[in-house]
Amino acid sequence: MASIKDVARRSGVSISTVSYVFTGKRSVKLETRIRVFEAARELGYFPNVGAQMLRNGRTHIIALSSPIHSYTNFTNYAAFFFEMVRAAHRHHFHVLLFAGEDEDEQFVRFADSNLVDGVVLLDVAWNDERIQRAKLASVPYVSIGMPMDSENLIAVDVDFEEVGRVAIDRLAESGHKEILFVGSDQSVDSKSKDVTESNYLHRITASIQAQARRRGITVHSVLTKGDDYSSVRCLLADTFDQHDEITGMITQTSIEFVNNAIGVLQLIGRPIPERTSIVSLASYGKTEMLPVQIDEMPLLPAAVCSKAMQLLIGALDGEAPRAGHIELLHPTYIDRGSIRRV
Amino acid sequence: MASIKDVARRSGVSISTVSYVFTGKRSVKLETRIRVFEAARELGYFPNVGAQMLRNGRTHIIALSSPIHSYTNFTNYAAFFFEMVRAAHRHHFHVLLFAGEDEDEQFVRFADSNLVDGVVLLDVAWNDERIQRAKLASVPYVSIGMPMDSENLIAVDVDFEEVGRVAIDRLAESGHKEILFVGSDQSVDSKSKDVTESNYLHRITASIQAQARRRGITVHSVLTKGDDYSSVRCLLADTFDQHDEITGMITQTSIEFVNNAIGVLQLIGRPIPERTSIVSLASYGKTEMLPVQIDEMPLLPAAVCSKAMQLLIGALDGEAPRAGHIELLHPTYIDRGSIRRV
DNA sequence: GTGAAAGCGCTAACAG
DNA sequence: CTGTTAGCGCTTTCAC
Repeated sequence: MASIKDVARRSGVSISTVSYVFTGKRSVKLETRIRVFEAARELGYFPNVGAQMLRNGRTHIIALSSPIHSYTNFTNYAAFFFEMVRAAHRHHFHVLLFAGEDEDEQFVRFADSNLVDGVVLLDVAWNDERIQRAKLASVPYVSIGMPMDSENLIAVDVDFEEVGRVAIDRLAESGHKEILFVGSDQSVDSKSKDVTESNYLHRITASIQAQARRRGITVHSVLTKGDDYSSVRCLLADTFDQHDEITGMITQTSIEFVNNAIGVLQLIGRPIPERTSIVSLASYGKTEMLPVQIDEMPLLPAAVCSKAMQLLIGALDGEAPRAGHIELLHPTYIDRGSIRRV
Repeated sequence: MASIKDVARRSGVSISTVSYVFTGKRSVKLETRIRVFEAARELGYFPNVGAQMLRNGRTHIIALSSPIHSYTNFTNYAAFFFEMVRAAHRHHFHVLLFAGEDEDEQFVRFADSNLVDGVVLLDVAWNDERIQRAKLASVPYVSIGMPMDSENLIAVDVDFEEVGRVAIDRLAESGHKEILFVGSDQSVDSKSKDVTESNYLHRITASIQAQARRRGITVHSVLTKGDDYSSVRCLLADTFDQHDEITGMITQTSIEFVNNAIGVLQLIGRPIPERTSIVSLASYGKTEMLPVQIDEMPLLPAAVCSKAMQLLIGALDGEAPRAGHIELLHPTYIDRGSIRRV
């Protein structure tokens, strides 16, 4: 494995010059620079990251902490992985993946060993154990998702309070009075006895209820365990049977649920959008490929991850305050005409 | 950040002793050992990985190269991520994630920079560009999936030839003569002009055809683009309309497809398993939660990743030959009674 | 059972 | 515009 010394010798310059050629932190005569690059190429030289880490005290690696819950939606998760990697690469950072049930113990081992410059917490639950550690850690943490105890924390997320509010407003403005809210059931993590809801369902639900009360609207809430056709049929058939008065629907579910709901509602004589108005919240996936165009307020993994990375870099550079920064992203409402005046 | 020096000073021993206490490569008096650990704990000391890398020439990090194709199934993908992380952690390795479309260029930058001790290639296509690089690289590569050019390569995968063979055999032995094969459409990657099929569909298809010919069975092949209810209904209704003689079905699709197929077949008067026999290949997901129990030959992400890690470690330790090792894992047939005698 | 010291590859301060 | 050199934190050989 060729080292900087070899390159220096071969190109007839000193090692510091080679270093400066590669870091670009000092101007080097073009001719020399070319000779150095040439030599490096010939020798197959790459700077040794270990040495750089040691010297610079920076690894340019972030940890992505991704616990698996019973309700974890892998599709959404993968989207965040990919977007996080993209965001990190844009800033020349690498991503170390920590995932799974045993995630916790692994975590302890590395978090302070200077392997990573910072940590991004994915899928932060309403009361997440990791938050305690975040506050004691020697490297900056950024939480994606807002936990209950968000004091003194760097966190990014879509503003789900606003999501709920806007969803209700849209339906209310079109005259809907009786609304069905369907959330995916993820109330209890199999492992812990605590209620560790994924934070955004919690926040959306609360904000929907509050806004509905404010506008004098009735919200019927149900949770769904399965997103397959027959589960959806049972759920919706039952609900609309008991509550014929429902005209609008808000879903916070997988895209499969929505897809099946389209079919079921058609079947029970309440087609979207003619007889049922609908908006899908916190969705991710190829929504535009559904047989019926559906309004949505999507998850924004790209925006969230990008912002998370920004905040992390800021904390590393000491530009931003190292803690206590909560950034709520403005949600997007995509109007596809699935809400009709009633 | 406390260093080994600080620990040495505080515990009144030399730095080499501290080092030996942590590596365990030399016996140290119990009393001393305790003093060292105590001091380390008090100072919050963790060995600096950068320095260890520099010194040992090993980073204990592997790269996981995960390109995104148009047909990428995120659920399956995430499963491999998680299993790979688990397998790596078992061997005290970390996992650096490389994912996305721009994956390639990123890849070049790091692959030889001593950041990783080895590379695992995920979702290797039938003719995958990454294979060339694998052969020239200075660190060992392990391919998950078999590319066309598998010469001189370390690769692990389920034996999909056997999967196809067994599926046909099972149906044949129950007297089925006319079989429908449904594959997920992933024939062409949107980005490249080449046909870059995910390798296993290619291999399953070929082996099914061959075995069917051998046993005098007719296989009708179709590809599916959508796995949602209406797509599935169209596809199956059409197919069974034209080929009333079909009694058996082999799917290599998402679990959603299978779920919808159960409903559709019921609807068109060909319920599983009474009138239609079925086996699902290369599946991953909560198959046992389907409304009808379905035979399957699942993907084995845990086994595959575990074996990949083993081979990688072998290559690193120079125990195994550094190249040319192809390991095909024996598939499992899970019999749930969805194949009936005809 | 323990310590002293060389050196891994790199960066950057200092010197020219 | 370029070179010399100290030192980052660790492991390991050699010496006791």
